[in-house]
Amino acid sequence: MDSTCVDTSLNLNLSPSPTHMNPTVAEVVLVEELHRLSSENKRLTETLTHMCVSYEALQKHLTKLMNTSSDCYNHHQSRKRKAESYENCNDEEESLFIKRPNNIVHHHNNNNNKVSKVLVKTDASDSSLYVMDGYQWRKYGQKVTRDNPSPRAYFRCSFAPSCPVKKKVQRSVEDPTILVATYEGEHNHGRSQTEISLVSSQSHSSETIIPLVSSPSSRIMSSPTTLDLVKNSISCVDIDHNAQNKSSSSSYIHKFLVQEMATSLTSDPNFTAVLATAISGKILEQTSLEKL
DNA sequence: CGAATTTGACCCGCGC
DNA sequence: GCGCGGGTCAAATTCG
Repeated sequence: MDSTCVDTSLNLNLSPSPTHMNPTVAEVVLVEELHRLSSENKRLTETLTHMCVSYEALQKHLTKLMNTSSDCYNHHQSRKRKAESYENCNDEEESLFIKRPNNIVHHHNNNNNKVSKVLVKTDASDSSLYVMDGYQWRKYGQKVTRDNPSPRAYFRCSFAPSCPVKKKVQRSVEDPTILVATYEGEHNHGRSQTEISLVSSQSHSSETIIPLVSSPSSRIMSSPTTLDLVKNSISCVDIDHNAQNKSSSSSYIHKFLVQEMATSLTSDPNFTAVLATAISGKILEQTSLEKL
């Protein structure tokens, strides 16, 4: 991703008109508000740029990891495989991990439900089984399975029963720092904004194989809408069922960012109100000047 | 106090 | 039919 991302500055002409030397109190307040917004936008742009750079670094790290993992894959290939055991075969998980750059694997089970697997690198000290993927989940069970000492957690989408999606999360036998999330079915609703906010709050986790994030305390957190869009775009790309290839993902993210920024800004009532006031103020100013 | 999580009990399919 | 193991239920517990 090119680190120059998006210029979010409003670039409004904030200097007072020379022909309008005695601004009213309301106008002064407006100008101050615009100044404040402008500086906030500048700050957000910097944050966004920083995140873009971090994301780029992560992408490089991922490529490097995948290259080193291919050796591991060759090693495991010689080992005896369990025939037709999709769910419990960690060798297969690893091979799938190599085949898919985004670590997302799709197939269909007997009920024709879409099943996808996502591998998430976590912190070694993080023992939780929570994967922040932009959706809200409710845990309904946990089991220790025969072939893996770490427990498997069962989650249902919070929108159940209207949304039938389930997921299972378990640590990999080979590498306990990797969480294997198995998704069954497809969501019939959009991503939760609050969850996306939470994802953005976890951006310090630089060790993630993919920019999905696990968290020990996956409670929903509110976060300023202004920053939501950054991580939203990243997580969307990684979960995207169209499985974008690596070369096109950069421009895809870029486009998505612009789109999300526009959506985020326009959905913020404060922003639209201030913008409307600013525009109407400018129009009024223009008409008053014309009258003079 | 309501919502979410935990965890032991239960169900069910599969292999023997 | 029986036992095993994965998946689900639901009462108890925890948390905000």
